[in-house]
Amino acid sequence: MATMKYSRQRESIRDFVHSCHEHPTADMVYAGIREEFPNISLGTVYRNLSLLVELGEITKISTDSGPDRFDCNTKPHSHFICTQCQCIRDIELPDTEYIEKMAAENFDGEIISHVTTFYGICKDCLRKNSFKKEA
Amino acid sequence: MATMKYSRQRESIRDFVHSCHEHPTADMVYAGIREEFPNISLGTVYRNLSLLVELGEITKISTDSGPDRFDCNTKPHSHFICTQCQCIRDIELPDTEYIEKMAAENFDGEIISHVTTFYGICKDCLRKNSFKKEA
DNA sequence: ATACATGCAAATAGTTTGCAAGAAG
DNA sequence: CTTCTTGCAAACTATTTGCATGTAT
Repeated sequence: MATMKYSRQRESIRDFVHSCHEHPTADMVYAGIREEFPNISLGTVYRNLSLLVELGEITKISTDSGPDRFDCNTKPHSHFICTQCQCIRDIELPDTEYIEKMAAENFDGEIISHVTTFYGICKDCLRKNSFKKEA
Repeated sequence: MATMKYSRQRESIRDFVHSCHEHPTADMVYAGIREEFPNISLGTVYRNLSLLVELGEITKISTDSGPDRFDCNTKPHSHFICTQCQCIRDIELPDTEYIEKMAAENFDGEIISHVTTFYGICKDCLRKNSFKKEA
């Protein structure tokens, strides 16, 4: 990593992600930034998003299918992914450290980190589904 | 899902995955099957792998970067992914159910499943690294 | 002035799909 | 003979990269 210069585009991308709580995709960021910088390219968005991830200012969430998502919350936490609408919500879990210790007990090798992701149906989809059944 | 016909290719793909304990990628399966069916196409491999996943005979593992991997072990277990060589190892964890209960307590919505993945350096890479340092 | 950042377009990786021909029931 | 499966190639999605130009320091 060489020295970094200021860029208005990067500033705007950082602000967008930090104020967006929907765990946006690169495309969503692109669409958002285009309102301010109509000529910005998707390549620039991708380049800056990975840069911000490297700097630890945002976080990348890989999903099973579909594009990566980005998270302004850099504190340790888990994610819930709705299998119906693909929305992602944060979940706070108390004391998740000991899971690594438990795993380490039956494992040869050095465990450095772990990620837990939950799947299910979000509140909004549950509500929509119950409307459908009533009809 | 309509009725399914027998195919020698599918049979071979199933056998290959069930006897391969390295969590192969679609490409690795393709390469393996080609020894028996030199004309098989990658499309057929992909089609059959997803079919076998749907049938619950094998499991798909999505990774942060790089291709999906396939697992003959359909019993609930976790994975360790080596961030150096990308190898995947199974990890057995006792009682992982209560994590979902814990998560459900602070969450509006229906949690149906969860996946925990561990990251670190596998035994083999640790050994290789220590050789390098000595040199 | 120099080095980093941008926009654009082309390239890449992984996977999916349409279609005509082939095999299974 | 009808339906499912195959091989092939083209399409597609998400992301990365090369390069000439632009901007920050």
